[in-house]
Amino acid sequence: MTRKTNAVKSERILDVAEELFARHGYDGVTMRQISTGAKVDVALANYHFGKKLDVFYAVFDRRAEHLGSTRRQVLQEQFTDGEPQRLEQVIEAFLLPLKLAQESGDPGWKNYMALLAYVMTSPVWSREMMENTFDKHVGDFIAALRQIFPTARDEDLHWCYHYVSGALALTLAQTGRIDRLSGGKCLSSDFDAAYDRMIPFMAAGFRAVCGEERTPQ
Amino acid sequence: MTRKTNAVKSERILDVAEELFARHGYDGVTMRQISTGAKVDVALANYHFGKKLDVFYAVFDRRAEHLGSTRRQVLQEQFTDGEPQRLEQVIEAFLLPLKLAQESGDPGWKNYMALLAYVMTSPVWSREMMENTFDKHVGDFIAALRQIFPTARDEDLHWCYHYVSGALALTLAQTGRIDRLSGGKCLSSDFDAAYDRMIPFMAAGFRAVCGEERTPQ
DNA sequence: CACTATATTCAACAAGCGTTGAATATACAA
DNA sequence: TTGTATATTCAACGCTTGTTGAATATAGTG
Repeated sequence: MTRKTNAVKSERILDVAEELFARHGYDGVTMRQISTGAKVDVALANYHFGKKLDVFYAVFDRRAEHLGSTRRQVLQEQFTDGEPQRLEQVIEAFLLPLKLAQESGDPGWKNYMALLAYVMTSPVWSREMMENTFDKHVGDFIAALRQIFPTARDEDLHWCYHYVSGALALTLAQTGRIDRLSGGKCLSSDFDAAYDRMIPFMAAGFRAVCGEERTPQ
Repeated sequence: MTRKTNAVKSERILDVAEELFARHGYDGVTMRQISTGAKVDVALANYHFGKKLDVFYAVFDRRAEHLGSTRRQVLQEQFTDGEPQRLEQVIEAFLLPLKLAQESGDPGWKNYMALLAYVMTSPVWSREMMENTFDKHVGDFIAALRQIFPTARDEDLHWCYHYVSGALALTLAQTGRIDRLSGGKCLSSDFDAAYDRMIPFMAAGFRAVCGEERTPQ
């Protein structure tokens, strides 16, 4: 029971922090906003996680591991036969874990993805937080692309990945801008629409830039 | 002379604020950091621009107008004959003002572009600051794309623009991540490399998603 | 029950925050 | 020169920030 109550309150703190950090950034959130939202005393977050920065890390790490392991799993399943798949499949494998998390029913994932976008696009946090977490999986992804485009230059491959990454980040951020620009015909919250179109779009982009494609036998 | 001294100090405040806001976001910067960096008293920024939020607006507006007018100009030049151009030309026209500003020699533009990326990817600022400035030009851009893809669905057009916008935002942010991932073969600071590849990449993406292309006569 | 470890709240601290009114410096006009 | 408007600094205000040590509550163990 003690662990249960503990878990409830400390996770509630992380939930609230996740939502606030995703929307307002690290400096735009106070410990008191977090504790008020979680309906606990302001000192409790410090007790459980340490300093404010550690709360931020705890929020980031909580779901990063899950996302990383499913991403690893999906990539592994794709390449069990040791042969590269079609380009579309590789891109889909890269996006799938995010889509699955989105469909999991846990509304916290939506906030986490906005947080991820915030970290990815920040010059300060990108270095500090991506380096030891998501950057590893990117290496696998690039390696898979390299099998598909054996003659491509490294620069082309990385810049193309950069475009995928940027488009993805803006999608995850859910700024609501596309809702406005499209007059409501597109919705930031509609991850399916964004993902489904991304695959053919990015695949065509890669083919236009990265040269000859090795077709799977 | 009085106007000159005035201009020097108040613009120095904006320069420093621009750099700091771009890197740390609105809440990550204090008035004292700005005034210290600009080597003026902390009260001077308030005197010239008002409250902290007004300093932020002043920084954003200072270069927004210039960027908007050149973007309008480039688009106008492209369509003087009333006929749509090739897809690549439209995309290039969209990116050109940023490339030109980058090449202008004013190092402040580099900071401004990171600030733009920060605003674009923030759920809070995107609405407040893009709506009355850059969103207008996007309408022109979409209209040009519409001429090229007469049968495309609005949703496809807007999602494709969304991908361009995201890739662009991550480029402008200059997070340094691609430097790391590529082992130094790509540089965040190398806008030319990013822009040049973006044009064929995005053009191919549009063609893959937006259906039949109307060829210019 | 008593004992202990954990969880939570309470109260308060020093430091930093944005902002302001008054004082001073500077530049220009007459 | 004197007068005046602008520019800049000075000093301080009330408020909020993150953090902490002590006090209290809660739960598990014997």
